[in-house]
Amino acid sequence: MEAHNIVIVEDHMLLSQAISSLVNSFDNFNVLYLCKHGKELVTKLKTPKNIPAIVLMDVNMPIMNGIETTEYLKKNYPDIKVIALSVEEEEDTIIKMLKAGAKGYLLKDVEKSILEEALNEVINNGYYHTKDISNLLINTLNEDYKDSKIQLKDREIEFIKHVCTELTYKEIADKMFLSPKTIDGYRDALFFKLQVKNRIGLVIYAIKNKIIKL
Amino acid sequence: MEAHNIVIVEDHMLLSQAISSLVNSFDNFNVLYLCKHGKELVTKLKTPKNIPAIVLMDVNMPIMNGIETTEYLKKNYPDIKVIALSVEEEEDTIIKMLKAGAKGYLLKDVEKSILEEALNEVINNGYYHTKDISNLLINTLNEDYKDSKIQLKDREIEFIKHVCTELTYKEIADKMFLSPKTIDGYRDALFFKLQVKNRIGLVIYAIKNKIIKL
DNA sequence: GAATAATAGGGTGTTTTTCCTTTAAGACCT
DNA sequence: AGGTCTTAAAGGAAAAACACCCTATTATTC
Repeated sequence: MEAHNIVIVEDHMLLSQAISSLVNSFDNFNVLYLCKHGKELVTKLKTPKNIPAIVLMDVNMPIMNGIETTEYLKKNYPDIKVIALSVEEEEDTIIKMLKAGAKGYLLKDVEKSILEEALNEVINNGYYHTKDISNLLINTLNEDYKDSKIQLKDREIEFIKHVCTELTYKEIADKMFLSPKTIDGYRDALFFKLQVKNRIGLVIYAIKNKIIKL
Repeated sequence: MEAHNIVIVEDHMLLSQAISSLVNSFDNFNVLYLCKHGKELVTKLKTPKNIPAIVLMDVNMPIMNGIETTEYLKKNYPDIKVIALSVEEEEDTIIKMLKAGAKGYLLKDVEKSILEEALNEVINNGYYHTKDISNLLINTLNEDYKDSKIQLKDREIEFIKHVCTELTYKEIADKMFLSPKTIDGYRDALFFKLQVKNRIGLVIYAIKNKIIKL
């Protein structure tokens, strides 16, 4: 049995080199090369001998992140299996990665043996998921994902971004070319939708749900 | 020359195992054991043969974090050299770790070769710092650290935490057993200190400066 | 004894929030 | 083509909360 080639895409060099030596210690796997981000991988893949069986992909990277990169691979190199590797435990992120085509999602606190198991499973069965991730996905389905995640309209998002500044509602109205009264309407609708009682509640919601970044 | 013993304290098992195999690949270093957090290390050290030359210490850990653990080592095992290992680039954190007695501070995106260099330097010279960290420290000194970082009093921090909730000022006054008028005072003092215009400004400040966590 | 910090009050204008109503434009249905 | 529904956009009025003045009492500290 010949060794399967692995590529690691991860911006923290220490981690990627460390994982690399870990993977090389497994019997039937071999690290081809390391990339710091998706862009670097895309360039590398242009050379046919650089095409691996599996990519171990970090989700959060500069320049071209894990989700974009995985989507690119799905389109252009459908035979490459992607295993996501992340500290992110947020449902949203995990689901995006899986939708993008990842065959597995490992949290960075998994043990060496699980990594090896995951690599083997992906080669043999095409996918691998820890119980954690499976449970999370089931929960997600149960709570009717699309509905549970409150969907805000474009104009509401624009409004809520202004809410997170020191502008008064009157000033927000000016910026959005609307009457202050209309702004009242947006505000009250959001208070109800998001179950908050005042502007502070909106700000906290916006930050928790990453509508604004700090 | 016999190999120096290393202990790795890091909550993400994949990373710690990976770093472990990296360190073991260096000629004159040997990993004694791994710990998931400071508490585990403290217990381990009670057995004399478990005392290493160097501890590679993550900063952010559950139960007993890198800063606390490093302080403990400085007091009880002053001969153990600590090298901090973190993704955190914040001045504050770095300074706290160095004050606690760390002999080096590596960002997790360093390369394998730098890690080896750091280990050797710490054994031979007693300390190691990358240019990044040195520069950062110099900047810190230049900008007169103590003044630049606005210092909030305990009671102000307590207040600002309440500000980031949906409570009214009247309700905050009740919770803090103060008159609403005193609360006005706290608020206005913070408006001035932090150069903000209203409550939203306080909330944004609190989140940016990690006075509250979300 | 003077300076400082924490606490608190009086008065006032502005902003936010709530409640209730209205108009105009599009979508949908038959 | 006409009737019905929905939604975005607004208005009036009033109460609650917020923000901004300026002053006063204590206790601590120097």
